[in-house]
Amino acid sequence: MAPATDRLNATFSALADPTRRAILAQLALGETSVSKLAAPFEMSMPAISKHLKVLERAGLITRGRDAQMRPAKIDASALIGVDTWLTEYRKLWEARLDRLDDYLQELQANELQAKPKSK
Amino acid sequence: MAPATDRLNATFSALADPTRRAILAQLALGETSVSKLAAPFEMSMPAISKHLKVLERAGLITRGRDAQMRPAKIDASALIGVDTWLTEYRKLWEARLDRLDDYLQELQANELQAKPKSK
DNA sequence: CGGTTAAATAACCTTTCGGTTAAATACCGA
DNA sequence: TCGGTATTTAACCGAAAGGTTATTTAACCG
Repeated sequence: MAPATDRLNATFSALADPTRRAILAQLALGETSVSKLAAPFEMSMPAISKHLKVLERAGLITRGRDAQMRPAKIDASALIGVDTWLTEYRKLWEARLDRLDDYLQELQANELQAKPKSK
Repeated sequence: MAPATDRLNATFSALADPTRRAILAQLALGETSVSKLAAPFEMSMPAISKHLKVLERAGLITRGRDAQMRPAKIDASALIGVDTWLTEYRKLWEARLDRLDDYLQELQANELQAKPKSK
């Protein structure tokens, strides 16, 4: 399978879990230790540890070392692949929204025509 | 769990499978029957049928009816949620790329300084 | 060294996923 | 109404996902 495909598999499946997205959101605010990351969740530390490993394998985070702590740091550049993939489809939904816009404008035009004196 | 979160779960996990992304890519070119969609894959029809169901539950496609066929049609608007989610992180990787750009420019500046007469 | 703290690994369990084959359903056309 | 075509549903299977608790590893500190 093409390498870009593998990367997308890993990225999308990493992002499919709400816990992992919440972790990423937290890390977007800055580097943090595993315990701090785990605190908001009703979940054991090993569970968080596994989530971090999934994010790491997807290239979405990197790990550091600070005494006993292994702080995690976001690597948003891994999301560029998702953005690139989306590009193919962006024009499709934009076209769709344009048509919706046309429709709404048409509705409004008819409205004005029906009640030309309405405030 | 917040509804937007559920939707993102469904969308991302639907997109995590390469077969489903390939199906979407095909559907971006136009509405197609299940058999036509299945043709390129070394996979049984029921397998494709299941993938289509996943895509449908994620709101990424809709199904129609044309005689015996149940053509599938892409609904790219379901991807807007992904695009919106990405927005939070886009500034992070853009900042990162900016810094890379700065670094490259600095490299080039040093290069020019070292060999001011080079072609 | 010995105790404490932070995190990862191991072993295990249950549920979901992605596939299969076989049977059922829905529609068409003679 | 019967036979063919397109697709879904049912039942099953193995592997992967996501969680648990118990154990191990790694680093600090007195």
